Amino acid sequence: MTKPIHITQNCQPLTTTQFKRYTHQNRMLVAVDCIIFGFDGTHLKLLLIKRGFEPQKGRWSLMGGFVTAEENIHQAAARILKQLTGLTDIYLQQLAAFGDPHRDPTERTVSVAYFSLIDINQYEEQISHDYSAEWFPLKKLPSLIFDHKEMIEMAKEKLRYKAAFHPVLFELLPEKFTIPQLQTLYEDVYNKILDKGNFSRKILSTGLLIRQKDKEKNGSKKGAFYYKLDKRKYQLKFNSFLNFIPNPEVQVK
Amino acid sequence: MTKPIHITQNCQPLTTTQFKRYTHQNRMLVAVDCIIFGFDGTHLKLLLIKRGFEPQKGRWSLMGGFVTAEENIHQAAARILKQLTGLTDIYLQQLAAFGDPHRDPTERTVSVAYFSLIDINQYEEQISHDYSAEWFPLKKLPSLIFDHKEMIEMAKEKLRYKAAFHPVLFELLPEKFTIPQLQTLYEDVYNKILDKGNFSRKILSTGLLIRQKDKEKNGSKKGAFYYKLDKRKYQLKFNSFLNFIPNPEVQVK
DNA sequence: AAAATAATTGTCATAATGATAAAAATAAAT
DNA sequence: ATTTATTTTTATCATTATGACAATTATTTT
Repeated sequence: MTKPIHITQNCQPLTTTQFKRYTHQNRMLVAVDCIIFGFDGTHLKLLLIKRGFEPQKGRWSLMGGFVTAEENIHQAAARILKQLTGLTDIYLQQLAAFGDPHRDPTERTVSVAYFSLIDINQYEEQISHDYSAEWFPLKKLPSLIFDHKEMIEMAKEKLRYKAAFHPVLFELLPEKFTIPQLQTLYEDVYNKILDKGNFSRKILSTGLLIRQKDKEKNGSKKGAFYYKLDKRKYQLKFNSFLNFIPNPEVQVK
Repeated sequence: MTKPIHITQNCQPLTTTQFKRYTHQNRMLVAVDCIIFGFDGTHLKLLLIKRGFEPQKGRWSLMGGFVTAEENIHQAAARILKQLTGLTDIYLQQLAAFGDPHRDPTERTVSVAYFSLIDINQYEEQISHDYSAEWFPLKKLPSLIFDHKEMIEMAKEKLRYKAAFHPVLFELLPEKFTIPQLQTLYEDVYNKILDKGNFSRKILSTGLLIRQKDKEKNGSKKGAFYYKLDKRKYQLKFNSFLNFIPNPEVQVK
């Protein structure tokens, strides 16, 4: 075992006048990158931008930016997200900090990744056209800069995990939606075909859905009832949602 | 809606000779703080240190340190953890990045919190005495510096969540343990009394435990069989563990 | 030897789940 | 106008998981 290093060794703040800064320490940039999910009715998609500055100018990238002196990290993420989508008050959750010393070859930068779920239609109304942004299906992502691919993989994993225990996927749908539409979303997220009878029973048993009078008539002959989310119950039951994908891993004897 | 700001505005790297650094950006310290859980057979505990330098010298704090230029964040956390406990290869998971602009009044510091689970006995053997470290029961934590209380609350929450779906709590136990000991641990984590018959059935049904020949005889007259964890199955089934705490939240009508 | 204690195993009613089928609504085809 | 095809919605049933609780077992203490 190596001799323990005294934590005080490199940490003394300057003591000349006041405690101002820690000495002998390495300062670095802190950035945020946003993994923005949307659902077009058939497939999950990711909103990417074409990077407008060097290095790696012209390549595809997550939307990101640096954390400024006055804001906290979450605020930075919300700001960046609004810059691109024009949207506020959307689902936005910290994913993880990525800090490989050379992840950005320009300069040491720690990036805190956030993932967000937006209603793709809302976005179309609000979109800023300054970033040559484009939606990519998850299965057809372009080559990405730095460690953005890794961030996305982690975000997909996290979304699957989260959605198995919390009703987050509603964040991706418009205000009115049908049960078959919801099922398609779940099937795409988990890449798994679900039984419609059982899906319907399970989702209705949560009591989260309010049936509307009208039907969606494009998708089928019979037409499917529209539903709205009961916002109050959504809040209350967020942490006690059902297991939609029970034991997704292999069975071991 | 505010006019979108071009991301290029403040991000051009210097272009004089080579791309070297991003201009006009704010650099800051990046630290890690470790939330170290242990279990003494009765209660969950946290390992805290008495801060040895200003500011806030002498107050209780999580073990932490700055991320250096050469290492990534996880490596920094592992290094810090080893400094205090002497242990390597222990359960260590990133929790979240905390980045309030004034969380450390000395200087802007983003801290990435990690939580770790260690076998308290192993620790006793390896401990470094350089930090005046002490175990505190979760319910009797002292006042802590900065936002460390908040980090701990989040870590507790995360541990509960994680342990409901993954067999992580075994990381807190010694190699040989009994089912009643395991139950006590679960009861303390969830602050909830469990039925011993049902607990036993459920934990044995996972197939993760290997019964030993000998018994633990201090706790009771009958004595309880020792068990060991089946490491192979532990790895394989880590993601398909049971729900030990089904629907922990309130029911809403 | 009996009593006390805690571990372990067992029983049973209820709820949740997956597989499958039936019923209902409607557009398109005949 | 009636039948056919399609998709939604509801229903059935066997199997399993769960919680509540009871019985049995092993051991120490009285």
